[in-house]
Amino acid sequence: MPKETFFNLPDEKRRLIENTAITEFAARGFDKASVNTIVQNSGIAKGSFYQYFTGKKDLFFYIIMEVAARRKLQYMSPVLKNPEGIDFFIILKELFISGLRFAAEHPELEKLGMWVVNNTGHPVYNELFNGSGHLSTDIYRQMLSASADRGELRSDIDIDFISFLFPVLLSGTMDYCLKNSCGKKVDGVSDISDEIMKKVDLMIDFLRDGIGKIKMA
Amino acid sequence: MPKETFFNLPDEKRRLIENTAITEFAARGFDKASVNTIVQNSGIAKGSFYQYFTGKKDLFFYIIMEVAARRKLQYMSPVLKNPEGIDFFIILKELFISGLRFAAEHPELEKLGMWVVNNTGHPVYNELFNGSGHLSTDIYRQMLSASADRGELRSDIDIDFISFLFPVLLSGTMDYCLKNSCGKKVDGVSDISDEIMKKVDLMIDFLRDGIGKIKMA
DNA sequence: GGGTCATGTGACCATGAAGTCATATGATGC
DNA sequence: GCATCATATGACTTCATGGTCACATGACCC
Repeated sequence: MPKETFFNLPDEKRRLIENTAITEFAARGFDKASVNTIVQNSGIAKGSFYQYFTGKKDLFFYIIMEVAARRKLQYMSPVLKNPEGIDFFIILKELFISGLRFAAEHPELEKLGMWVVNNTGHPVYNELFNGSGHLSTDIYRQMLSASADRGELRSDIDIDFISFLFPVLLSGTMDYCLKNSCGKKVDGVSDISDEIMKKVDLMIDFLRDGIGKIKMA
Repeated sequence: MPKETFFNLPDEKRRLIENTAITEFAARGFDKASVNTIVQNSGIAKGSFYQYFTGKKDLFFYIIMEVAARRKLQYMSPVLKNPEGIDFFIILKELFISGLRFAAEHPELEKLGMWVVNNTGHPVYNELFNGSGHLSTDIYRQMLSASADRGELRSDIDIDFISFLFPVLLSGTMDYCLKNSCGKKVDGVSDISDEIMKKVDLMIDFLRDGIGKIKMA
């Protein structure tokens, strides 16, 4: 956690530091991110940095846990906050769209998140999610189990295996959409284009016909 | 390319350097891999290293292009070398199994490969595959097109999108299998266990029912 | 004005990186 | 025995890093 001096800073300065840090961490990952660069681009002295944070890791954790999480929460649709009893594929679609919206509006935070999930095994990752293991997989497993209980899924699917595959598939599709720049910004607020909605439906279709009940021909 | 002095080295010494490099690059990636460490663990002097290679990148490229590719080729089943006219899902299964066999027997080379695909955008990646873009996606696109022409697939799938998803799915399943240590070694030669074959079939099923023709109920 | 104390500062330090170079070694030809 | 020349060596340079510290600044109180 940052020291009190950091939170005493005027909002503008604090946010400048946060944003500079996000840019740097997103661009270069934790290891290669340079405190010197952050310090320079924030217009603060090196010494000040260590008045605010105990070190690079301190800042990184703060950015990930506080800033990123806080901003991402705003993108959760209501259906995600109360997912009980709602069709699995609808939840999935919402999950996906909110993810894409977030990625389109905060590409740097998205990149940061990608760094984290791509660096399981990094000492910093283990310290971040101390012992909590694979959090996202657990969520999917629960969702899948509930859905299976409601009879929405084929009876023979391997929940453990499929729940592992889920985040992989989601982030893959996300990549595809971002690389083809399906999300565009209008008036500073990102808009989910028709094109991107088509991709999402496509992917859900792909999934459903894969693990949903067998359909009539 | 390494200099001639390197190829003049006795086989044993040359291989020691190669293996040491593979270990180091696999463990720490390109940037964090240390020439000093490689040099120490190979038992050669720093100066000798620069007699053999023009620099760290030179060695890395050599390892990726020559050593890794050469060793991986041995794992390609015959069906992969002449894939024309063979059922798409059979090819896919072969592709997958050979990948798993390779990963089980050469975990370090596998890790190295993973580093490469996870570091698209790294200067070194772009230099490696200079302008050639996404090679694997292209292969899948061809396979999918051919299969679609043969009528093995649903008519409404988005080939571009699905071919992008393929390597993602494959490597995801690979991860799952490796994390659950489905591949075990017997007498130094790895064996594809029944358990792992079940996972492979599961995944192919998942795919086929997703993008294959609609089945009767 | 003077004292106090949180905050700001950048030269500085230790470390480890990639890469260099003057020198040493040893095999070969004569 | 000696000269030559490819190869081997590790102390060295240069550079960037994360982190420290003695000192400067300035707001506030008496």
